[in-house]
Amino acid sequence: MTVRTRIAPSPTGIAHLGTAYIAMRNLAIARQNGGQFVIRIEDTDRERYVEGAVDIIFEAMKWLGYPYDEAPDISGPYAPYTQSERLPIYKEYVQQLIANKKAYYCFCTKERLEQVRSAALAKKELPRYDRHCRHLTDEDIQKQLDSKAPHVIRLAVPETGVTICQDVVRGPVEFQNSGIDDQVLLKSDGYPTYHLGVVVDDHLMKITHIIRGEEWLSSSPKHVLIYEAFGWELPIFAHLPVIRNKDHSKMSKRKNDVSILSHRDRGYLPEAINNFLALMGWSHPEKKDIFSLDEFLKIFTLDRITLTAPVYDIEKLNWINGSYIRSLTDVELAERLSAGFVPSACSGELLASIVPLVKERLVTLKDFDDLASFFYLEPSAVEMTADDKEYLSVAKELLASCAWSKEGIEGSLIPAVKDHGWKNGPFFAALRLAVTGKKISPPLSESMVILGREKVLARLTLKV
RNA sequence: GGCCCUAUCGUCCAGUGGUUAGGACACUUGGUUUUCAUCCAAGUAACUAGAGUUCGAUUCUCUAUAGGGUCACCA
Repeated sequence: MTVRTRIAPSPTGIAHLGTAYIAMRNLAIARQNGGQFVIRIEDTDRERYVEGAVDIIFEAMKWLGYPYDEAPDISGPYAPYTQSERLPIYKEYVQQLIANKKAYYCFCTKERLEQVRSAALAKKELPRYDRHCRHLTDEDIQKQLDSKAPHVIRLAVPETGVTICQDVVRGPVEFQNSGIDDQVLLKSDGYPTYHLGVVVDDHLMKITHIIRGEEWLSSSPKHVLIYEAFGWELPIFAHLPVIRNKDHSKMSKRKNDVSILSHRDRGYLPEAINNFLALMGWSHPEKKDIFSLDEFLKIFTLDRITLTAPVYDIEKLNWINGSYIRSLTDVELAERLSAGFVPSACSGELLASIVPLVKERLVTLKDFDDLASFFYLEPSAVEMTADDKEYLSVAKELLASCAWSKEGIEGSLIPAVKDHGWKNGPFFAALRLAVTGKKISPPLSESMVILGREKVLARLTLKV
């Protein structure tokens, strides 16, 4: 049997880092087995639907370099891959369940449901549906249907017994059926709930491995029950630990930047994001810290998964990102920077000459402008002390005539500093401040060489 | 609160029925460096608690505790 995995994101506005974390693991399992990796859009909640959100998901997947085999934008043998386009399918299958008494019509109003709920809460019982409509007579049902009464369809959960979810990373997880609610399968608007949609589609799309976040573990018995109600073979389940905020709650946009694309915009490399995500809840068998997505896809295994939920640590991501930036060639780095991180005032030629000076100083691509702006913008005025001015006038004179190279500049300035009985520290600090407008800068001599004699002297003249 | 999951340095991960419990990030210190950064070296820092099994438990079992997830006509 061909291994098929999937991710099933909802178009709610952002492509989530958690989706990438799950996606790369699904991709790996599919690839290793010569199977397919599918993206299915679960857009059955019309109230939360956000225009354009689907494209953002594809854009994020492409930026991260996850090749998918079937999806709404490229179609495939089990199309459509968007749930809102599959409504007749769910209706058809849910009828099958009704015919077999595995599901039933429920005509309860929202108001009645709310009453049942608050009554249960008041008695400190768990709020759940009281199964009021479960034993309606066929006659009653027909009458309600004839009068076009709004209704949902619910799963008839067995009242006794145990449902076991076989999870490959956790082992069997048992749930008492008596604790499971009669879940709504089909909403009154005709859309399926997640539970129906996910099971029907995973079955129809021949998904063999359901690798998803731990937040689904509690609802997995419902899914198992639905599979059993249909008489379908169960897929393999793997519930992975969710990534958390620093305060250990489930990672959320309230407390973290969870958007994949905003990481791109903040100057993170896809390689770094992938490497960082790979290290969440999993470790390289050879204990490597830095490795490519390609390598990950080849060697990822479910048995090395850690069950403890990891914390998103920006410091670690920063280190990984810097490490990838440093591993790029100068030409590659210039290309990456050109994708929106270099102001128009900086020409391609200038960029090429600056890159070697800033490469080992960049944590993110976005740091470039901060570090290099003095190359293409005049630094703002800074206060100079009397000592500084004395240093600068000497420097100016020497720089006017020395050979214009790192060696020429240093060979001229350093002996002069010594001759005056000065120290290198304060002398170069003043020069740096005058030339770059900053106390901290890329290597000064090289920077001046790039800047050109004319500009350097002009900046010194202003200060003296 | 019910149900479910989890428990090794601050963080991410190794690891074992007998180890000086290992690495990385971060942090501290030192070296290189005209600044910063890089690079190099060193250092601080952890097996949640109790009981049981065992000659011996961080490791296996149970309980407690803690953290998390989930309890919708949201996914």
